Amino acid sequence: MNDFMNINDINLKQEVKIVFMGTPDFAVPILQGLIEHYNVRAVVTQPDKPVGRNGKMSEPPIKKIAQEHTILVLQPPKLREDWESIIALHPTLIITCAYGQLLPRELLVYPVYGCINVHASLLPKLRGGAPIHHAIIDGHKKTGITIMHMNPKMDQGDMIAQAEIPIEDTDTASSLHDKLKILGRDLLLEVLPSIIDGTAPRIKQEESEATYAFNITREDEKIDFSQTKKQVYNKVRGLNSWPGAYTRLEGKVIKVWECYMTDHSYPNLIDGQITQIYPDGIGVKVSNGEVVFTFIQPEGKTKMKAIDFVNGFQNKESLKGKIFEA
RNA sequence: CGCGGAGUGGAGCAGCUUGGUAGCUCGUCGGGCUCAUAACCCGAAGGUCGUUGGUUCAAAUCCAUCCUCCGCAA
Repeated sequence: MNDFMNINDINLKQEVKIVFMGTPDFAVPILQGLIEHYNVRAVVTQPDKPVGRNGKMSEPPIKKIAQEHTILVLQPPKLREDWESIIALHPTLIITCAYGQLLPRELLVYPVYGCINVHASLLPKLRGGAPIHHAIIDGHKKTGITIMHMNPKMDQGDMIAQAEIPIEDTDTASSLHDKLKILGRDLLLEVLPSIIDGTAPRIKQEESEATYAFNITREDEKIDFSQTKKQVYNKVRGLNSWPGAYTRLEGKVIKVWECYMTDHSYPNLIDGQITQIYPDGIGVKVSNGEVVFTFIQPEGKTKMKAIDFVNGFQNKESLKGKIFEA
């Protein structure tokens, strides 16, 4: 802290006026890391939204962090119309992470050090809003973080750096999310000096290899039992712990939070049909075998072990042969 | 006032319509059987039925109120 190099370094960082734009929990470590090492002039996040059954207003996690550090918070409903208030802060660097709105061209061209995005995939794979979920659902073996320059198109700007991590068979969207948000913070802090001093590379994305990971829809959450057991398993863990994969039993929504695959096969049963009740769950026939639901959530109920759900029935055997179908 | 479901021993449920001694499947504990077991048999503990008030001879059950949890929709 006392030698000249470090002091110069700190001064350089102080000159960089960062505006951070992000919204959900995923962006929190990144904002915290920036606050710790740089001069964050303001935070831009999505407006508070009514959430839940009572319409309580909820603040984005990022807003809470910013307020704890008494950093100015802006919440423009439409950035395309309100971008001038951000220009007025004269940022020299804009960093975004899961902000939720595309940046208008006026903002993209303003900061001298550019507009940098932290994206949770290995671009050009999985461009879009739900890269973590889709990485698991699509059965990828690895994923990672890409630090990139932004352009007017979603996740298509030139790349600066990437870091990858393996996706374990036991990973869920939640566990992967937690790993990636730390990785994202670390990689950003690592490359930021090179961005500021102009030595960072600009790597074009290979357009022909691009894939997309759009936001999860209700349809995406539905379990398709005509898929393979691996696909069903991936969907269940890829949507855990939010928003959850679901199916229906006799018209009632059942969310499936955890399941595992077996080596049994039931060529005579229908896809989605209950094969048998195991000591730890409910066996269900899928195209190429069987999965066992172990942790579920019936409509209107809290999450419970599948076996507890089974114990609620007067006649457990009557469950056998029933069919899950969305 | 967005729609809806639910609060009953440690867990998941039934009972509520047609008020009248708290039940089922599990778990736990003890014992038995077995080479053995997530199996089977016998037995036990454990609940002021979410809160408060009301109706009644009598309320888990009917009425009102409040609290809490959750699904859908946004």
